[in-house]
Amino acid sequence: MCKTDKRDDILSAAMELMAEQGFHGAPMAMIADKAGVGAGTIYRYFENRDVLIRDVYHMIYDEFVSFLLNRYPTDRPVRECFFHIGKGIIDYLIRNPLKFRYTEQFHNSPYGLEFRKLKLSNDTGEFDFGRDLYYKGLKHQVIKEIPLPIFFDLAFAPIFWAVRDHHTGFVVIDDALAEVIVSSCWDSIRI
Amino acid sequence: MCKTDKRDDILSAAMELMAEQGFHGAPMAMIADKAGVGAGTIYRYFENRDVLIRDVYHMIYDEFVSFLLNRYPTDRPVRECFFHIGKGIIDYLIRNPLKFRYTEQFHNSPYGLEFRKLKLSNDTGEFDFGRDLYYKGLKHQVIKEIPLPIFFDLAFAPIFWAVRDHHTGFVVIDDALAEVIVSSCWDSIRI
DNA sequence: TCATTCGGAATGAACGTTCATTCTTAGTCG
DNA sequence: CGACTAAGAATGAACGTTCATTCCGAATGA
Repeated sequence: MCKTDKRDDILSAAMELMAEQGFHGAPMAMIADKAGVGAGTIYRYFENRDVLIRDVYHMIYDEFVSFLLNRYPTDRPVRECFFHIGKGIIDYLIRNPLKFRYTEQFHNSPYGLEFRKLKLSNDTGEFDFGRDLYYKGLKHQVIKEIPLPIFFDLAFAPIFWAVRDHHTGFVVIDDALAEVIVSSCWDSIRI
Repeated sequence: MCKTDKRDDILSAAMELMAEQGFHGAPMAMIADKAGVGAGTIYRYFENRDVLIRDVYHMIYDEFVSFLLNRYPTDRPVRECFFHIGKGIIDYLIRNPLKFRYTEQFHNSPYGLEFRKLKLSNDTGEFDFGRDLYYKGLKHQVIKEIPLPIFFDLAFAPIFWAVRDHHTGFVVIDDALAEVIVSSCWDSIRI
């Protein structure tokens, strides 16, 4: 068993336990148990609990973003790009309940705030579909003239809330309903 | 000093500390300190920590709902009712940052899930503006035919996210922007 | 044999809750 | 009115538990 194996086992165990039980229902000893390693071993791969929590998030985040960007129709109309992303989010998060729950936990915690601040001031030049949609939409005059964060809220907040409702059993989101949801979000941002 | 005074002091102290530091940054001893009472005293008014947390929420919730329902224009068109609520939410939550932060914490915790489940199965006959808007909107054919939870998500999720952005400093919501936000939410639910 | 990695008992700090004790208040009696 | 008493409210030190982190002996492999 090589180094990466154990690291991944720990990341997965942490993700599952924290998604199911919340950050505070997943002590290090339990994570170690589930990962099949000793408690001390975790500290060979992660400096401390905070680092572990952030690393789990980054693992999920990177995979999520790369899924959304797969076949992203950059050259097509903004509306089409938006539908690609919107339906992608629903599709991915419905098929990955644990990852959804984990990111929800994360976003609503001090870690999440820190992460959001970093993203909004992001000038790393890294591609960001939120910005892409916003600036293209403005340029072609197909979306309302509103601040970027508000654009983001209108476009995506209902989608995330809807996925949460799906996972708590309040609604069942099938393809048809997903289409309606994304389309309604589009209605709120389009001119 | 009468009984209610101390109880209120404890509720306020708990609300402020938990809003600012999160549930886990506000130990009972610190709450007691801030409230100017002994640690043990808290347990004369609240059975335990969970009860305290829930009671703080109910205090905020009741006040919030009663604010929103004040001058609710029941007999006017659905659109007008929706604007009343939407702008009321923004107004109230922007003027009460601590209460906003507290409710956000609460909703994204096991307590919150429990509360949501209770509300959705709510047949207490108590007036609920969400349901009122939904059924009136459907009856008069001014809103889309979508499930109630999805209606709720489209109508209100962006509003709450926008308020969060305001409080974290990402945007400044003035009256004009509030109008745009509520109006955009309306665009997403109207036929 | 030596270096590296691992496991899990040990450690100590943090925290919710309890409870023996003190304090406050209101009622009673001389 | 003032002294005494009892009820119950308030206190905060102490307790037991939980948990992140450390540490050291065992295991592994070169």
